[in-house]
Amino acid sequence: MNAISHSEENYLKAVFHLGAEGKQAVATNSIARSIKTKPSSVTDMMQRLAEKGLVNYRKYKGVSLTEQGKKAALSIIRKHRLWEVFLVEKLNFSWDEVHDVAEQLEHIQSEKLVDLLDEHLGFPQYDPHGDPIPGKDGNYPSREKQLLSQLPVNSKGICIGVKDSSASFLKYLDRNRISLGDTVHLLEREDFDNSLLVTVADKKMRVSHQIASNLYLKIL
Amino acid sequence: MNAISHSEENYLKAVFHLGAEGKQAVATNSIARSIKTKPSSVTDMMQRLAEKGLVNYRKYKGVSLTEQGKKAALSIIRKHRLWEVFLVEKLNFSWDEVHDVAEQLEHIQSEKLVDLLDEHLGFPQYDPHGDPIPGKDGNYPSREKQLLSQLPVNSKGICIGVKDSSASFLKYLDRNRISLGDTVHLLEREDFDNSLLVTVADKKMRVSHQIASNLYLKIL
DNA sequence: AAATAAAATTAGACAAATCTAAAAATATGT
DNA sequence: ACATATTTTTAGATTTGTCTAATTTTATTT
Repeated sequence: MNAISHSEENYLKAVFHLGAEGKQAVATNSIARSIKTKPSSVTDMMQRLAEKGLVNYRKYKGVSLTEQGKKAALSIIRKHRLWEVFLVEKLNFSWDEVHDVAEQLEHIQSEKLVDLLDEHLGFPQYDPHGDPIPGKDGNYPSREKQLLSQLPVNSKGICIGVKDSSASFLKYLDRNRISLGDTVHLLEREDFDNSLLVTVADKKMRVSHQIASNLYLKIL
Repeated sequence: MNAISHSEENYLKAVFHLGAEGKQAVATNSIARSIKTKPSSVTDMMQRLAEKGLVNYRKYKGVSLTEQGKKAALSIIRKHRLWEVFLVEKLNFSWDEVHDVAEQLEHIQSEKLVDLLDEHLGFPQYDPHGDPIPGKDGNYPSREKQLLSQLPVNSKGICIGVKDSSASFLKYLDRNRISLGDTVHLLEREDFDNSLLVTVADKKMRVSHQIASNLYLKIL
C-alpha cells in the first residue's frame, strides 16, 4: 500500500549494509554516521519504518530489518548495482565514478525498467566492484570471499571485490594495475608491518596491510 | 549557486511548454492544470522562482521564463528526450510507455552522465515522438512543422511528431501503422466533418479531424 | 556501586512543498 | 457600466524530513 519514500529507501539500505555482518541489531549512531545525518533523525525515521513494518525497533536496543524490509532493501541494491554495470559497461564510466550517480538512479521506480535493463546488460551476476547483484525474486547470492590480509602464505585467489570502495582506494588499484579477475599469489608476509609480497596477474609487488585488508579474494 | 529542486524543475518545464506557442505570459491556472496541482501552489512557486531570477512574474499578470530560466528548462528537456531515446532504442520500450519513466530520469544530476548518454546514443537529433533534442549548449532547433489538419488538399509531408502524446493516441497510431518518417499525402477533405482522405506510406486511409489536428508534418 | 561518559531519545523549531478556504483583482455578459 | 463569474492571490494548516538542545537510558571507569 504505502509507498516507500526516497529517504526511507536510503535508511533501509543503510540498515541492510550495516546489519549484513551477522550482527543482531544495528546501532542508531552507526546509521547516522553512514548516511551523514544526526542520531535524532535516525530515531525519528526508525519509528516511522517500524510503524510501516519494515524494521524491528526497540528503544535503545537498535534495529534490524523485517522480512518485508529486507526485500525492499534488496530491491534497491539490485537497482543500484545494475545501474553501476550499465554506467561502466555501456557508458564507459570508470569504476570509481559510478557510485554517486547510481545512488540517484537506484530510486527510479519502474519494474519494467529494471527488468529490461537487466536483460539489456545480459543478466550480470556481479557489479563492477565485484559485489553480487540480488535477483528479481529477492535471492542474494552470498559469496565465499576472504580478505587478502587473512590468507595464509602461499595461497592463491582471484580478486573479486573491495571492502573500502572510496575513490582514493579505487584509484590506487587502477594506478597499480590491479583489476577484478586478476589472479593473486601470496608469496610472503613481513612480520614487522604485516605487509605482503604478492604477484598480481604475474607482476610481483609489495602491498601494505591496509591495502590487503580491503581486497576480497575468491580462494583457489 | 542555489540548486534548482526537483519540484522547481517541473514548474520550469511546464512554463516552457505552455509558453512555447509564442504567447507572452503563461497563466497560473494553465500551469496548475498541466502539472496537476492547485493554483495557490503555483503562485507560491512562481514567487520563489522569481526570487531566484528564473521567471518574470507580476501579480495577476502571469509568468514567462528569464534567459536563465529558459536555459534551465532546456537542460531538463534535453535530459528527458535523451532518456526517451535510450528507453526506446536500447531497452525496447514502446513509445507510449516512456514518458513516465523519462519524467523521473530527467532529474538525475550528472553532467557527465548526460554527455556520455548522448554519445552512447549517437548524438540523436529527435526523440521517439519526433520532438527535437536541445543541444548541450542550449540551442533549440525549432522546426518548421505543421499540423496535418491545417494543410491544403493535395500537399505532401513527412510525419515528424505528435501534439497529443497520450498513450491512447500513440496506441491508435501504432494500430494503424502510422510511424515517424512516413510520407503522408493529403488527397481530399470532407467538408461535413473535416475528416481527411490520405495515403500514409502508400496505404490509403481516412482519418478524423481529431487525429489530423494532432499529427505534425514537415511539408515537402 | 557511585560517578562519569557515551549513546539514544524527546521536544521543539524550521524549510520545502503542498493543500483548503477566504479575499482580492480581473474579465465577461447583458 | 454594473453585476456576476472567473482567475489569482493570501492566510493558515499539514506532511516530510531535517536540525539543535535538553533529557533519559545504557555502558564504562575507578
